[in-house]
Amino acid sequence: MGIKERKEREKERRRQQIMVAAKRVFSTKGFSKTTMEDIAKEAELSPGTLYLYFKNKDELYASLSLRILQYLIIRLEHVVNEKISDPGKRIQALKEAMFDVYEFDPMILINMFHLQSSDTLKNLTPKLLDQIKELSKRSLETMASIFEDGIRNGYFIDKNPVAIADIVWSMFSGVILWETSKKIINKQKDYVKSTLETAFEIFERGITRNTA
Amino acid sequence: MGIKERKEREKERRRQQIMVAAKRVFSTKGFSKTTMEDIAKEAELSPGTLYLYFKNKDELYASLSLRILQYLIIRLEHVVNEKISDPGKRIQALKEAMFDVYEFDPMILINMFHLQSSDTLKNLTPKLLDQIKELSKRSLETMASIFEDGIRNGYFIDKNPVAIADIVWSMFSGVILWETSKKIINKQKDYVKSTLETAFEIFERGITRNTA
Amino acid sequence: MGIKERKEREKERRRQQIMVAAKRVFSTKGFSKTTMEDIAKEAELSPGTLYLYFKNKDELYASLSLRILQYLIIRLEHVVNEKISDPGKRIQALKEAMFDVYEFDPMILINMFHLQSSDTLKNLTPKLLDQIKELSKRSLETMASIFEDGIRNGYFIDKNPVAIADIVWSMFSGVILWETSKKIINKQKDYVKSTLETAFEIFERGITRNTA
Amino acid sequence: MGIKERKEREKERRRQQIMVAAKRVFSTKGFSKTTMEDIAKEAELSPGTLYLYFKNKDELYASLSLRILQYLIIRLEHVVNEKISDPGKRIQALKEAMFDVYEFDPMILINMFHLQSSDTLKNLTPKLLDQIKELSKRSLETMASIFEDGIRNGYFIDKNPVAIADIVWSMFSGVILWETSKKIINKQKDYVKSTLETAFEIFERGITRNTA
DNA sequence: CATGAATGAGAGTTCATTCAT
DNA sequence: TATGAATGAACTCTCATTCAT
Repeated sequence: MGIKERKEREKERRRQQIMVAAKRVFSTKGFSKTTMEDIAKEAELSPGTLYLYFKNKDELYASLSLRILQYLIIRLEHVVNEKISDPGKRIQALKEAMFDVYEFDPMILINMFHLQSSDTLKNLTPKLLDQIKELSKRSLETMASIFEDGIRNGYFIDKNPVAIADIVWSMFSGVILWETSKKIINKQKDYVKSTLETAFEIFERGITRNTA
Repeated sequence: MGIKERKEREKERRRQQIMVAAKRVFSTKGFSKTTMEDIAKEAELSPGTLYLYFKNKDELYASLSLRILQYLIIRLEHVVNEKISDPGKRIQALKEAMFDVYEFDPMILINMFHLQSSDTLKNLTPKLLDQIKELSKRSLETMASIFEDGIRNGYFIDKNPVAIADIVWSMFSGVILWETSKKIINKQKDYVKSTLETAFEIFERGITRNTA
Repeated sequence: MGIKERKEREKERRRQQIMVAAKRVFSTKGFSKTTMEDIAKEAELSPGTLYLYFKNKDELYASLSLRILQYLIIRLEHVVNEKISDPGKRIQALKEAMFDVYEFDPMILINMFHLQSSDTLKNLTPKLLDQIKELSKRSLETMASIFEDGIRNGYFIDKNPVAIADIVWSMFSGVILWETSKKIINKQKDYVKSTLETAFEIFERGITRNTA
Repeated sequence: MGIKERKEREKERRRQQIMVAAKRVFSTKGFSKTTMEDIAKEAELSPGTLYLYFKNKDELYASLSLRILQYLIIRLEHVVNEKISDPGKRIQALKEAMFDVYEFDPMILINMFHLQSSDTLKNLTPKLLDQIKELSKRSLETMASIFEDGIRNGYFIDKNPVAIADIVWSMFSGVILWETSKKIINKQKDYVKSTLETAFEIFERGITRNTA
């Protein structure tokens, strides 16, 4: 019993070690230019070993998204559980949570956005794909629950809360991708934070009922 | 002379022929899994011929974006030139223009969004990169000019019009990427149109001054 | 009659035009890195036209050797015909002739040396190969005749004159290849001339009988 | 440890195995017509494996030269160390050493001569290029030291010993290239040995002071 | 005779993945 | 479990050559 558990824990630790290494390399070189050997070197393991823990490169790549999605959920649930009564403040808290997620690991988050609607998705183990779907769903539902409250209170306009959550998520990913893109192309300053700020402000005004 | 012009036209037609083929294949197989030979076969040409018209795979890929950006600009400038006085109606027109662009060629638009902030950008001919930058800039500026008017009239809230344009663009790309992603993952219905609809509605509310 | 001749002449002029262009490009980029298109551009012709005058790239390349061999023969025969009686002076004249040939076009001469014993030779038209053989033979024989005289006079040691000619030729090509090589590798000064000078001096001493 | 050493040895053996195969194929087909796949097949390995041991085709090719240069140095140093007092006999020993090197592997030696002053040199790893330069330098210096002795003793004429060494090397390579060339073109007998014999004889006479 | 667009075979090289140790 | 050498399919891209005009 104890032995089995320890093995389990060690296996999990090894997985983490590889993911940390992968994250570093993917962040530096981008997905397609990263080789399994790069990752193996970074993890101080041999290429073959990676395959003991991950089915293939895509799977390893996608696994990274899981972690950030998990972190997102934690932060979102925290916002929900804080039980802030003022819906405006809740939106603020939501914004902060999302920005934290971005700052937690910008590259991985961007990679995850790229993962969306790319061929990579089709090569994943059903199991992994399910996990991603499940986590995405929970994130969106958690977000939606915030809006649901506000709608029920008559504070927000009456729209499908899931649709609103989709829009927030879209806006969030859109701003990050676009601002990062501009930063790279034009070698300009990083406007992610300020643009997100404005975007959320407009969004909040947009869903808040006019209290005559 | 007639001869020169005809050659010119034929050359352009060939380019188009290749781009059409490329579009089809990229859409089906995704960028990284598409080989130049695939495209050549689709275009009923030999692989070598592609290189007479496009420097390399990346360049061919990116060229597809140019066309849609050009179409976007045409539509946006049309909105500006229509001289609609009601800012709310202008936002509606903007929304319709963007949705038209999406419908013009969804896959290519999505590919273009993917192009943003990917390594591919770094491999392009400076010339092509400049073209893309230039077209992007013009699109955004055109959009911004719409908001500028509304702000000057006191109809929209006082935010940097370029930042607002960035947000609209982000929202647009974010919604399309995310809804497409959901569609693929969950094999569900296509909500792009309805989500864009709601997003624009919220956005409009968000930037419109409360007229007490 | 006149027409035919003019055509002939024009054809020959075109050949020369191509060879001049080819020489320039081969000299700059080296044989394997030179493309037929490079040469066509330099000659202000289209690639296809080159094939009207030369069977293929190898053939064009080898043709260049013909010209320099012809020039060599002219110079050598001149030395023979000058009827210098002093064999020592004839060796000096020989040396000068060869150095002139080197200076006439170093790159082409070097390329010709490379041509020797390489695969290129095997791809040539029998006709061209015969021409090269013939010219080489004549060069060597001309050289040999110089030594023959000296041997007959008892001025030179009694060795097969053809063998001596082979040695002079080998020494000549060896020095040029090796000094050029050193120049490239070590980016050092050009010692071709001074080394040839010394080599000929030693050679002359070596074949001259000790006149007790 | 034993294991590490064995691995080391096996790795070296693999390198040798590849070089032997490469030598065979290069000799048969010539450098440019030899493909990496040819070599891989000859070595009974896969193409990819070659790249584990050699950076690229040029590098593999050039590596072959290293071995023969090393052999040359060994033979030359042996001549120097024999401490033969008679300079004439030393020249004989030198000649024999060089002829041995030729016989050790004629094709590779010829390839090495071709390598000199060809574009291939420019594509090599700096490291490999340095090795070649270093070995060449040592060979020439060792040769030069033989002449230096003779000059100091007043036995040889007073010329820069390094220049003399260059001339010997040039003569050696020149004779081999030229005789091989003649052999191929005219399908005649192999005169390398006898021509080298005569060349050295003339050379010896040429640098030896007349002892009145 | 001249063109130059098109060809298409084939090259060198990479790298995710496997498997004997 | 971990290794890392070996694999070999697959890739992009080049270029000598052809041929319809």
